[in-house]
Amino acid sequence: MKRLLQEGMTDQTHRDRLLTAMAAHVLSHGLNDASLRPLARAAGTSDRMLIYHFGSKDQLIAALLVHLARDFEQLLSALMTGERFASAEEAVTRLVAAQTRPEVIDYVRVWLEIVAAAARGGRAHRDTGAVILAGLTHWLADRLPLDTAEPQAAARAIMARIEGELVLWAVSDANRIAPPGDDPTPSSPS
Amino acid sequence: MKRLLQEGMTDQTHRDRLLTAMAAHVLSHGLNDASLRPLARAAGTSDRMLIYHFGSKDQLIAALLVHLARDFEQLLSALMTGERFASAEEAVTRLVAAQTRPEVIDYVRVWLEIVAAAARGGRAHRDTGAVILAGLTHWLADRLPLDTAEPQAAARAIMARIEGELVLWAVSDANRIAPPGDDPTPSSPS
DNA sequence: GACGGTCTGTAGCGGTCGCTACATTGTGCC
DNA sequence: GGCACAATGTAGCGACCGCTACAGACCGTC
Repeated sequence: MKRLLQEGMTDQTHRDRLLTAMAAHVLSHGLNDASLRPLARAAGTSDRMLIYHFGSKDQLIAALLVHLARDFEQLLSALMTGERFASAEEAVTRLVAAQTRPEVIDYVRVWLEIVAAAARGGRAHRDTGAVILAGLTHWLADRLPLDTAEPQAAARAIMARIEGELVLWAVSDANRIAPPGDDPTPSSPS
Repeated sequence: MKRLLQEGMTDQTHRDRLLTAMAAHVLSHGLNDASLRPLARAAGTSDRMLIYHFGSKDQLIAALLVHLARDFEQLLSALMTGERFASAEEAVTRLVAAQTRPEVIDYVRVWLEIVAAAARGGRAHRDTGAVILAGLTHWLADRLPLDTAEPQAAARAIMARIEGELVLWAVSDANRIAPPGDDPTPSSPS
């Protein structure tokens, strides 16, 4: 198969296949230990080739964040079928419920990692986070009751409540799906 | 200088001094690259001694989280002087304002890292996060208007809104240092 | 002065990190 | 066929990781 290469565009298909495999790895293992060699193993290639395809680890992570963001939005909007919400309360309840479903929860975990990195100043993370948040807010504004005054502002407020519920979920209901290796109780500090 | 050792208590003071120095380092550099050697450098000792005093890195981090939690609560409650809030709205506004102050913001950054780690399943992080959150919620419940029905539930809801606002802050306003001209409050672009 | 604890410095272990050098293979084009 | 170049494998770099071995310094007790 032949390929027209121009101006740094290497191989869209192969690149996407790599990204999909790496995204799966990140979803189950987290962003923090997303090092080149494990990612390469997950994608069936070598760290050498990842650098070849993406230029550097930073660029790889940036591409990975974009990929994850798209998947997350598609997954979430596929879960929320098309009617309007009856109220802000309903939007909060249903969106939190959707995001704590097993097939979405890993994206939320990564999302929280992105948030933390964004707060710490990571440019790529903040950019991706802003895009995701803006997309969700816009999507939500379009589904608020028709009589909503200032739907954008209302949607932003609802998003804040949702994100807050996710934070609370993270530190309290740490119900994990089935991670094989949990800590076998290291000795407790004083 | 000599030191009286009693009751198996090795050296509370020295330990605390180390923790304070390391906490400062974590506050400015983040939890993710809190490796032994940089922490030791920040505390004026060696990685060898950190392991000696804390047993392992995990136990060190756990102790560090407790230390940071205490500092955070003290700092925050010192900022919010003692009257009751007039309304939930005021509580949200004032607590978000307090937590985005320069002297508190680093704690929020670390807090978001703790949240992300807790969501990923980190035991120590989840425990510390739960303690911090419970403490804040209780503190807040005691300052809600006297006619509040179910102050604990109300406080929880307010905490969710606050945490949500912090998440939104992280991906939008955090650390705007100098990127090319964009306005700091993009409430509704387009 | 010898002993047995607490504390500390030096050196190093095996391993992983992001990344690179170099050589080789495959492929399209003339 | 012969060339240019993308794609890939192997090997390795220097730095850092958590942690340990070992030897000593310090100190109260006898």
